[in-house]
Amino acid sequence: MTTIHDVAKLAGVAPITVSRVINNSGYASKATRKRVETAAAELGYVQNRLARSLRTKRTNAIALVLTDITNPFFTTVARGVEDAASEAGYTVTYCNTDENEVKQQKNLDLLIQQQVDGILLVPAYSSADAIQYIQNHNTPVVILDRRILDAKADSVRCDSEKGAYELVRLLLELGHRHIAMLGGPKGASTADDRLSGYRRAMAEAGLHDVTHWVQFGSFNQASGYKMAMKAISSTTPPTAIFAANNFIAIGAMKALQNCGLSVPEDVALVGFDDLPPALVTFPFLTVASQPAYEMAQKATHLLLSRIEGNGPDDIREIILPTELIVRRSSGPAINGLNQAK
Amino acid sequence: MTTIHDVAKLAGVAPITVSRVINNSGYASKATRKRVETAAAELGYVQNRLARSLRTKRTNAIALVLTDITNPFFTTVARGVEDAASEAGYTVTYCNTDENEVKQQKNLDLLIQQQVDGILLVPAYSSADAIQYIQNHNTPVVILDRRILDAKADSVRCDSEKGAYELVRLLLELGHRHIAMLGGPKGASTADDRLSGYRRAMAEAGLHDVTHWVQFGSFNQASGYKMAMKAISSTTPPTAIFAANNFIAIGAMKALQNCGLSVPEDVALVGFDDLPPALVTFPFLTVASQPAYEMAQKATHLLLSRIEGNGPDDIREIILPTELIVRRSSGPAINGLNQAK
DNA sequence: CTGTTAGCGCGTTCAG
DNA sequence: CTGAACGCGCTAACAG
Repeated sequence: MTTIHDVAKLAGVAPITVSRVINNSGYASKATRKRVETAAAELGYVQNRLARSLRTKRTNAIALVLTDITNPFFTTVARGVEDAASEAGYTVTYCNTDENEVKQQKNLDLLIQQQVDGILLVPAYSSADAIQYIQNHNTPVVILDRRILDAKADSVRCDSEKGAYELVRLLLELGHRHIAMLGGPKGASTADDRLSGYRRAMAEAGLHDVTHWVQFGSFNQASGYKMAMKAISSTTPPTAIFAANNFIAIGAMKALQNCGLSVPEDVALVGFDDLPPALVTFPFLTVASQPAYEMAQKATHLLLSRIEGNGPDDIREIILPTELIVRRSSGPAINGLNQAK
Repeated sequence: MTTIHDVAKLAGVAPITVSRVINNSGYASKATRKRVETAAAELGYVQNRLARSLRTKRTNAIALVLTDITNPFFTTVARGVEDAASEAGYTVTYCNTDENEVKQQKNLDLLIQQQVDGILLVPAYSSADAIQYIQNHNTPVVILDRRILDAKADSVRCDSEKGAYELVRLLLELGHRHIAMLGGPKGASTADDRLSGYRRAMAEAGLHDVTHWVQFGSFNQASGYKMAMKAISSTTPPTAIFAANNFIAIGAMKALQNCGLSVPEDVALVGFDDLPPALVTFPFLTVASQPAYEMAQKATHLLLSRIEGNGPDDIREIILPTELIVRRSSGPAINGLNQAK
């Protein structure tokens, strides 16, 4: 490995001068600059950022801690983060938590040891502990996608409550009253908020007791399948289903198909999260779409501003609107006949 | 920031003793070990891996350089890499190259500066330069997904040629003779190999001149759409289409739909790469599926073995088979009438 | 515009 | 089993 000393010797200058040329910091005459550059090129010198970071206390690396990169929503988030970060000269390290508290803590430890300049966290659970922990180590953190009460940190997310409200409103306006909610894990704020939105819309329609219609599960297809099966095999099956995320919706679609029910003819279906257009041949699901890429970029910018110390004193909370995209799966208005009871 | 010095002072030992306890290296009596551990816990000490890495010349970080994390194939790869890496105590940094040579080089530079212990590279172009460059800096590298001639590095990929061959064979056996190939970018080995497989199958069927049927494009939906449009609007349109990857296939589906053609009734369609089951409601496309997760894990293990210095002397090349999954899009055998000419 | 000195936090080396 | 000295490669602070 060649160091600035080697370059310095070859160029006939002091190491610090090499450092200044490389980093474009401080003055350097055209002549010495030239000499240093040639020497560096000749030796194939590359800076050791470990040493640099140790000295400057900056790594120019941020971390993205999310639940599962396999979900296209988070893939888009990852892409948004990387684009914004790399434009600003930062690299991105990412880790999956699988909604698992222990895994999240393990990852956070590692990241702090690595001295990342900042962390974008999609919290696996709703307590402020993890945020506190990160901040105790003087690392800026931005909460992404989910809500954490009492956390003194910037956050960026979508308005899950309103998105859910709009979806359920749509179903109500189409004449549905028996609307099942296939929910996410209790405790994940996105799951909670979507349930709240559902409840608000239902209550406004005079449907106050929805316990029969609500289920909790996980944000994956298997869970969606299971919950849908349970819903449609109940004594009063739903005429419409609201799935709390994309995977749950897909699982529900499969369950309905397996039971010989068609969407939207037999059961209407709406869901949270759109799939990227590149992945879908014939968009079919009515959804509340979240601007994942934009969200990620905004969050990254917030984080970077904290890192560079030019953020405001108070906490920023950015809540982006979801977009209601009506497609075939929600179906047309239904007549009274469909509404058993 | 608390350092081993602080811990040492509190525990009444020398810094080096703290180091030994933390890393479980060298001897330490039960008593001092205990004292050090309590002191560390009390101060909330976390190791500074920057300093450690500078000293040990190991970062326990590997990098995954791929073309686009947005493609579910690569998402699965990313997940495979991270699972394998984190199990072995390594973190993963990733970057997208967007099939762009300049971007790739920029990323590689950064990674080498960061002293990553190894690099998993999905090469954006087919020359061995990048590999050479990485190796010149004494960094182990494993070539992932694509083929590079003359590269002296381990590699893991799927058998694109054979996968393509099987898909086209299937179409031929169903009676198709007019089979269009919607290809990837010239130079990407996966694109080249899939074309070779197509050619081989066609030649075996006595179809030696296929220039009319072959197009080159990009691995994205827009390109698939464009190529499909061109193919079906030609004077002798195809009765079947082979798409060189998942995005191209989806683009082709859209084009066919827009032209009022149905799959497989009017045109049969097969493609490379399956979509993860979690993303698809009703699997429809006949595909050659690549074991992305397994591939990623194997590649990571190869890389780690190089890093830890217990790999064999000679280069390893792992070529995994693709799986032919026949679904509806390839259609039934066609009768002579469909085969114009 | 350039150089000297010192030290970031840690682990290797060698000595007890 | 424990410690002292040193240096990994770099840059901040100060001097000239």
